[in-house]
Amino acid sequence: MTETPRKVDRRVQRTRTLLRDALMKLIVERGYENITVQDIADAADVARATFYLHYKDKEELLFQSMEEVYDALLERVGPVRDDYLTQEGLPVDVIAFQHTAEYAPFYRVMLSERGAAAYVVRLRHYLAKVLWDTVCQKEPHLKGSIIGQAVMHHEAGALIATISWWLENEMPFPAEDMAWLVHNLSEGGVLGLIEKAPKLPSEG
Amino acid sequence: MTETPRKVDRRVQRTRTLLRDALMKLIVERGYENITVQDIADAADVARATFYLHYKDKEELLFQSMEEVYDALLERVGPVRDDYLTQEGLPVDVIAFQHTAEYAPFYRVMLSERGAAAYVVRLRHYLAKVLWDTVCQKEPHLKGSIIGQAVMHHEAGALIATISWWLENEMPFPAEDMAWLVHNLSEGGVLGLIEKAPKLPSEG
DNA sequence: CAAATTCTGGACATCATGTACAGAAACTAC
DNA sequence: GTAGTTTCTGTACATGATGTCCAGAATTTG
Repeated sequence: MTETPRKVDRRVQRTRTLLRDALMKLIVERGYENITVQDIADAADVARATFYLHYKDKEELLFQSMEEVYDALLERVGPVRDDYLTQEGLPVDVIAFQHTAEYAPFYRVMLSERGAAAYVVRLRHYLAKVLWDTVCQKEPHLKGSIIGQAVMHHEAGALIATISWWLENEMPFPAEDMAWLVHNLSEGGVLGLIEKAPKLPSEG
Repeated sequence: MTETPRKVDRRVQRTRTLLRDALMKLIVERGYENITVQDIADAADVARATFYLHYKDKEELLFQSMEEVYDALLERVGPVRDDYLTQEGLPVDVIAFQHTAEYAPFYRVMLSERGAAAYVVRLRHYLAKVLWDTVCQKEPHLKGSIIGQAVMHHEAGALIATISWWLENEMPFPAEDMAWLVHNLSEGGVLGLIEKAPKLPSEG
């Protein structure tokens, strides 16, 4: 994706990292909306003008950081096998909950009332796409299915909501149990549904 | 709840309605975040100072309006029967999608990147509670189940996400079909799950 | 070292917020 | 209708955030 020409000035790299870390820290401390660009610059120990040299606003900083984190995560997990397990034999749901636990303070805010609407929407779209790609890899004949897309968003929203509930309730169960729960609630999924009824009622 | 002493000055009622309508209109026009209190006052043809006489900020106005709308909806639908249908014999999912369709322009914004995080979170909690109350009414023995709560949030999140997808894709199917889809994806739900496995793996 | 790039810190115009207040307007009760 | 109360208005003000600009200092690259 970001084919950086390998020529990134060290100052630039440093500044961006400082700003990203500062944003993450501040989100946890005071919620996304209550952060100003000045706050971020201060926390990063950087001039406010420098911030605008790199990002249009804090939202752009958030989204770029978001992309970095998820690209790295996807990279680390590697391709998903045909049995829907990772290379290490872990269900993808478990990965999701483990990742959440790792950054719990961050997600606890971002998925709460103090988070950002755009973030959650993008997360859902991102998840839905990853899920869909995974399913279509194994069942290529589903590629064009519009209902399949709807089902993926259904699953993605369900997962995010369950994660939110988990965080809101001090994570009363381990990640593996939560993954098990979500997995069992989604049993069937697109495949089960399409097998059961390949068309919606109004489609005959 | 709001035991208004029936002594609401007509001016107050009028102002509040004007402000509420103005907010709704502006949300559709330019997204929630881009609205200022001045905008709302202007659109409502009311002095800005008057706004602050009634609400702390636009968020308070939004939430009060939200409560009004959903209380009215719940009132109109009436109690849910033991077969999970409304008094008119409609599945609750259908009500949800019909209501969405009625206020489509509003939800299209509020459930998008231009919406409000707090709104969606509250909506999920509201839905989860309504669902849980409905289930517990029929199956009182589930009352204390912590997993039951998780499942309700799972379902609520799934419903909201499916609605979001529906709106984002120009509502390609009628409300009834969408309700059918969601219903079939949730088959089993808490009941099915608890029957299948009353305890999480780690609980023995 | 020299040239190029980035960072700094201060300034500036603009705009939104929240509060205050005095007078005008509208409402309620009688 | 009038009196008394409450609400609305218009304006003003202090505060703080935004986005842009610039000249000089600092750092990096070759």
